[in-house]
Amino acid sequence: MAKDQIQEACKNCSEEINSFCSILCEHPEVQKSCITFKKGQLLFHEDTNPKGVYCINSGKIKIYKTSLDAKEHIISIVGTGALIGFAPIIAEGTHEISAKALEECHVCFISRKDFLKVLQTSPELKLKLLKEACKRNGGIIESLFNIAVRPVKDRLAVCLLMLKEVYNNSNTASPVEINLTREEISSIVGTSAETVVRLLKEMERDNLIQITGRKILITNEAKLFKIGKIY
Amino acid sequence: MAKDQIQEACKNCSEEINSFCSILCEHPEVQKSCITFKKGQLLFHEDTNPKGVYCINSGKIKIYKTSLDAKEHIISIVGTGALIGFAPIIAEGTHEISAKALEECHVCFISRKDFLKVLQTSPELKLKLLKEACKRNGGIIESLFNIAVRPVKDRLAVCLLMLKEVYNNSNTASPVEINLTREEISSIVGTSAETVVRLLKEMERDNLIQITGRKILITNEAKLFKIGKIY
DNA sequence: TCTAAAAATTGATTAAAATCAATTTTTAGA
DNA sequence: TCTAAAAATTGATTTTAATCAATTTTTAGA
Repeated sequence: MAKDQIQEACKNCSEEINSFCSILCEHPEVQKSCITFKKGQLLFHEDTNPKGVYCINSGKIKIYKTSLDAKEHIISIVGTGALIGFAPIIAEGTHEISAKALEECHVCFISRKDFLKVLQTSPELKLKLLKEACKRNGGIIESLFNIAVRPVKDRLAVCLLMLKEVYNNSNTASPVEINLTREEISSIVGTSAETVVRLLKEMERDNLIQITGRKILITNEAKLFKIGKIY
Repeated sequence: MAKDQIQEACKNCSEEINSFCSILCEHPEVQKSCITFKKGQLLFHEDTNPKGVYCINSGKIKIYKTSLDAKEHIISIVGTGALIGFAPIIAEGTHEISAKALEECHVCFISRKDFLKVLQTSPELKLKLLKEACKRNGGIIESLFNIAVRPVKDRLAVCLLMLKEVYNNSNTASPVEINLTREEISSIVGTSAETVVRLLKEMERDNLIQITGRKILITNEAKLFKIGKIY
């Protein structure tokens, strides 16, 4: 970890009681580091040994996997409150996925050693992680199923709704605009950027969304739900 | 649970120490049931409330998901030693997946209530489940990635190798023959049965496998590994 | 504000794999 | 063993979506 990335302290990272961050950071034996990742910076790369866990305090991070021929698939996009990097520590393996900042991110880093110390002593953390892991499992299975049996358009609808949720938790009342590149959206959906462009245009024609440059605004959520067959 | 499914007791279900089954079944407060599922019988169906967990003592079970239009995707095939059904109990939701016996299966059923009782009191179980959940996560992410970015033939190679592993743990020294229908294989790979037939034939021509009726015998594992790009 | 670079868009073409429609083979029970 | 039903196989056709190749627009910095 480069020295200049480490900050004095993150002010309100433990505000939310019972969050991953507060459980970990408020533990007497934990020596955390507050790190700022700039847009495009890598938190960790797949197939490497896990150095520790990361609590996301602000910003969005993409969780993805790449193939040797540089094809990328985005598994999820996570934001404030998420804890990432723990699975390979617990499973005693290497990182299954890579994590990269999509925008400037403030993160608490807790070393593997400290994390395991808390894990041993805290039934609360164990249970919370177990619940988190089980929920994630369900989510990934859903994605796997969708990509295996459903057409691109349905998956794009699901993707847009997911993105709306992810970018929603800001406290502004303004409508959520999706501002990822077509390439990134295609890596979530599992298709090509050109196909995303064509389908988005079709959706705009059907008044499901509104496109302004790169930005996408959802205007008919109900219909998107129907296409995505989300109940 | 139909009465006639419940057996006297399963003799050696807790033989393997520290297995899920022994941790759960040997707990003083647990009242387990030993159940035999016939080939084709359902253990539980997606979207239903979880009644309890199932330790597989013998036989193979397919874990899958279906769409409204009856398209099926097999997530995994599990056998002896596996514990299934716990995720929705912990995540406090409904079953994300369905589970069906591929052959006659002997299973210990532990009710949700009993399972939660053990979970509260056993840090050992909590940690073991957490590890299991994290490992599964990695596996599903791998599948998701493969289906998102890799061609059918590569995925079929991965599938055959997976099946070899799954059907391997019998104690016989005889070579492992894969004996699923083409339809089932296609539901694992995420393709059509016809495509599976054509690719299997191609693999036979290239001396990777040997086909006898429905049965597939792997004859060149190394080459399959190469196609599947498994390290 | 200006500008090079990145991204989006569009149309044409190709490729991969699905679907359809028989036909043959295999399998699981009776 | 025999036999109906299920599954596998095969070839032809279609569909979906990828890829390719420009061109236009937008964006992120200088």
